[in-house]
Amino acid sequence: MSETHSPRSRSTMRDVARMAGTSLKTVSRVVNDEGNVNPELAVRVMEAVKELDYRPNLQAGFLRRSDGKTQTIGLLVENISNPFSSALHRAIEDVARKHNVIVFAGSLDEDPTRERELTDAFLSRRVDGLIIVPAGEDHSYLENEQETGTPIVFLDRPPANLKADYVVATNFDGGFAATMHLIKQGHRRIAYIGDYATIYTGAQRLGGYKKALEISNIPFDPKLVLQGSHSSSDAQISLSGLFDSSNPPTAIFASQNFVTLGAIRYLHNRGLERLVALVGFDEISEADLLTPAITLVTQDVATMGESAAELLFKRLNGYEGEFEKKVIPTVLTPRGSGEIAPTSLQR
Amino acid sequence: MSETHSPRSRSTMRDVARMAGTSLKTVSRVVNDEGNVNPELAVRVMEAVKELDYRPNLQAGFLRRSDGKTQTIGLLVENISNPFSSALHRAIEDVARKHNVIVFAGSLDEDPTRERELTDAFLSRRVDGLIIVPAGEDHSYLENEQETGTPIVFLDRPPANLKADYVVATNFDGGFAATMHLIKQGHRRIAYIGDYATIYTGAQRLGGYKKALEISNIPFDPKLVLQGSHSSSDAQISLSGLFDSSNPPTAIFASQNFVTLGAIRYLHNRGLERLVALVGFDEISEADLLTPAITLVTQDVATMGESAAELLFKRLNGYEGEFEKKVIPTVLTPRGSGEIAPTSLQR
DNA sequence: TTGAAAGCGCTAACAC
DNA sequence: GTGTTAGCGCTTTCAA
Repeated sequence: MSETHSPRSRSTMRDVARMAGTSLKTVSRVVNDEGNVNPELAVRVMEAVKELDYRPNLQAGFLRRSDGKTQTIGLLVENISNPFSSALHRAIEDVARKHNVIVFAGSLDEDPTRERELTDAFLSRRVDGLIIVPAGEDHSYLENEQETGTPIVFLDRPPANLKADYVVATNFDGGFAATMHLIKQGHRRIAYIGDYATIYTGAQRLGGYKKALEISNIPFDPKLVLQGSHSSSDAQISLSGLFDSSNPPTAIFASQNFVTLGAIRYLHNRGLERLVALVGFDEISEADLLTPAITLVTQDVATMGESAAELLFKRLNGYEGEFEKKVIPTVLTPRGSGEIAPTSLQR
Repeated sequence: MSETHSPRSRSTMRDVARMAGTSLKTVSRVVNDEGNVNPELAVRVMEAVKELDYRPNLQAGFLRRSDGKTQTIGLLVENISNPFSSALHRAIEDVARKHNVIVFAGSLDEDPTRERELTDAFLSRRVDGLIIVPAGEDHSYLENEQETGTPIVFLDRPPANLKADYVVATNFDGGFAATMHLIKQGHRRIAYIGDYATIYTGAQRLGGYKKALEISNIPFDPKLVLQGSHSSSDAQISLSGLFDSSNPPTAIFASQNFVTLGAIRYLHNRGLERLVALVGFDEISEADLLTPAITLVTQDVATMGESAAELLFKRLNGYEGEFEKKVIPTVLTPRGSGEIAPTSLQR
């Protein structure tokens, strides 16, 4: 009855028991639907629960419970607001939801320190498992955690110095397909533009690019490889340097979504969008609306997220077999920008 | 030494104490940096921590700790993979991170039932606070939780039947500005196309649209109002019906991002993009690259998320003043599509 | 500076 | 069916 300004305290199982005139354990049985409770008593308990607005403290239960599960998982991605990351997140959420599990999510911004801090924050709160799009290049620090019963699945990029389940797309093949597509249109001076050189996916896509040149007997020209763009504007600046050179490329393979947008912006600003061929990597929501429409190599992001979550829950449900590697195919969709024939821009 | 297949158990503070030859409490002091520990003993403890790869169980600590904080908040949005939601998420994450707090996130898909389930899941795990982009129309069920010390901030839409802090954009003004902009170009038959009619933001934007017509002495024509589109393709279908009618509009106000994309697609497919004016609401990443570029009313999503998080942490830090309402302005940026003069499409 | 004891809210184990 | 007791891993309290 006393109405102080400080918040009322939350009611506990004990309060419910007192109000219903029974014991703690009986309340526990009713709340957890264990059965073996006299229906009338159960009704009294449920009334007390309602009356006191009782909400079980799962944290406390997890502490004692034999399986020790918190019904919680942690997701670490590059940047939660990037469409690739958030599509993964949604796919994972949907699987987790079926298992009555909720998801912590955080952004790493390609920072290995942040990766360790966040895994630590999640693990200290005893998440049941972790799905990681890694930023770091050494995951041995997770070994003990893994052995101690916390499954960890790597997504988009494989683990380093650690054996674990992982899911990746066919990045090499995608880069190869993109480049071959341009070569088939007659291009021989094809620029590659990508994110930080250290990122696994970029390295793979660049590998595919090189392979395509090689089997087509086109000499590899390092001047045509622009790495280190982490935003649309970085990409525009890099391209501008390249196109101002004496021997500009006739086509561009942009190996990531932001970089592809940068390339589109650069070409539009210079009025080159119908003269220079472009194949991008990753989804761009308005690819079909641009003029010309953008030829893209895309990943099945939903399947990637779903597969990772399924691998995780398989382990959570007791599976103890060999670690698995799932490879999700990429697809090239011609839409116009990739089908432009070579035009010399030399003066 | 015994290597069984079942996972090793995690080491606890007690294990560390035993190894370091001291008591539980001393380990606690070292781990929590409380000071008043003999430096040599502290070193022994830290060595044991390392050796055993000890990781404190924050859950257990929170149970006993006087403030009862889990350093955890919950975020409920419409759909975590939608760019608006994920931009909010990122802004909130950044504020939370400064406070050493991690974020649970989940999607409601405009489903009030899901709203209750998820708040329940978060609350049962004792999040310190909640930020909600609500799907439901009655939030009185949260009143007890709020009184019991869990701050709740509403975002993008106000709470119903509950007093709480909230952050919204100037949706009405944005809708008004968009419509006035079209009227100033000479349009009098302006279509409104939006999401579910029940969504607060849509209703506000529609209100602004009506107001603009009213003060311009343009009669309101309900046939020009298309609601219920929840995807790009829904919007295309609705518009197609309207434009096939005997007296089609000369301009469109699309009140949401997916709907705007649908409108763009519709106009492009029909070759009408230079004949029918269009003003959209919300950010579209390639608005500047389309032909014509898209005139948009945009919200400052990052500021919205940040403000909501700041309101939450202010309460978490003990503030007990009146509930606040923060209103974040919207901005109209003319880019081309909104500056097309009326063209009669009647035959 | 250190440690022993109590207890957070709950479930497990075992009585009655 | 029902209740009692112990204890999950930690922090708090208080005594030494």
